[in-house]
Amino acid sequence: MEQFTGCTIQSYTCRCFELLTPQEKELLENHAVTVRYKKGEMICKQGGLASHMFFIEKGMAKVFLDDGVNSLVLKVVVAGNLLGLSALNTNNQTYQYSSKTYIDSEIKQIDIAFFKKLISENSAFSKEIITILGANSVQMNGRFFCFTHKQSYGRIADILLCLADRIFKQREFDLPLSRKDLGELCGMSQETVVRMLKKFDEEGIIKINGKYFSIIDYDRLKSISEKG
Amino acid sequence: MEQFTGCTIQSYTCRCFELLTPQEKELLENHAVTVRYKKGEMICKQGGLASHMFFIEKGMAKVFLDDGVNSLVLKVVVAGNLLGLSALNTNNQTYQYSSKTYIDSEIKQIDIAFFKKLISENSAFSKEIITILGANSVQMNGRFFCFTHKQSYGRIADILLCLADRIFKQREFDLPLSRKDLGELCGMSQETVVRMLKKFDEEGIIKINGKYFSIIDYDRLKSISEKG
DNA sequence: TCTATTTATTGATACAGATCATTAAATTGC
DNA sequence: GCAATTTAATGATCTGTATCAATAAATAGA
Repeated sequence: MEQFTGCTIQSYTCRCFELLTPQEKELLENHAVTVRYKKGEMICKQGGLASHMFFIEKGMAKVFLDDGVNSLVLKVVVAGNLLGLSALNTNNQTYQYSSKTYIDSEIKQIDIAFFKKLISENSAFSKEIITILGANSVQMNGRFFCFTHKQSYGRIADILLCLADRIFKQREFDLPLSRKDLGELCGMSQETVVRMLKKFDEEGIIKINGKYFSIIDYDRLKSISEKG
Repeated sequence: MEQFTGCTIQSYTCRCFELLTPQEKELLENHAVTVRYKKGEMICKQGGLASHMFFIEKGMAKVFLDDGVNSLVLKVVVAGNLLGLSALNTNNQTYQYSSKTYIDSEIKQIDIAFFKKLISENSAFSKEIITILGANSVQMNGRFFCFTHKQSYGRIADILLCLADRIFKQREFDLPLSRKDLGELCGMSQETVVRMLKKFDEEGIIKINGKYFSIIDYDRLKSISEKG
């Protein structure tokens, strides 16, 4: 039976701009600017007017919802991905979520009207956008499933695997997130994060030194992730 | 500050077929059949080959994930809505979720290759699909937020309001779902559903008689939904 | 370099809601 | 119309994880 993971990292590297004609590519440059963001800066704000699509060129950001009391990280977006697609909804001129950089990043801001024009005029491009939206919703659904049916150690295992496999692409990494960030990412309190990590460390599944993580027993972690 | 609801009912009535040319509409009829489903029948199965898009003409269905142990209802789809859009992902030829009817339904099955052709050839149509996908993801995100940050009574209140406002369009209705179905819909055990409903009944917020529900104090329910 | 502030860790406590067990009520099938 | 089965209701118990509280460690600022 199918397994779901709470992995939040956009697995799909967007190749939509390759599908543009040379003219369109040129026009794109006239309707876009690349902006440098410092760690922790807001990229877009839930409820704010949606003026741009974003394309992450370098860096890493979180996309999250916030009702003033609680926060839910929907996904993590890394280089090579678009951000803000759900604002393409023609009925809705505002961003439906907020986004903040986790680390210093370079992000291309693309005028949303121009982006919509590309969609209208280039069917390969719009098809690609549909594919991305579909893949994204599948991923979000998996994450939703994990959050509602896995316990905290399963979700932490998910995230650790996800970080190792998809972001750092190695089993040791220096994580630029606080325990609080990790908690939000896994949908639990920071205290629970600390306790779970400690337990994994004590059992020899991982080795932690501050923000330096080493995955020792990958298979065990995988099994914890799967069994929830 | 923005509020999120766990409402799962597709609020967006799909008008994508209105955007087709007369020829396309005719072709559509050659690539689609309308099928009658009985209550509880499977419309599509997670992991199965995605051969069709579905359009609900009459009835009501749930879209859900299942890993063999647990089940998560992602959304409820009613007449006027498309089902299966995330299978448009070109990399993925399989359904990423299952769907079952809640009541007897009539559903149009549209050949997926033809559907993709429409997307390629009619930009107004593909734009509409993008809008629907975006709106859907916004709705799913709201539901995700509620499931992770609201307590059970808040989620039950959400669903009751959602049923009254969006499905039955009145404050008294005969609900064709079991307590177990309701539990899956709200992400809690059936026992908890029963207890919460009883409490709402005792407090005079709603009146229950078997499967017949009356919302007495709408505002109170709204406030419970908002405060979580 | 030293202080101030933020972040991480650990412990104690509380509670929402799952699970298990049982009985009651409602459907279904013959 | 009656037995068989499913669904609903209620109670008792148990547990995962949040929350609160208090240090400890690390980082940043002057």
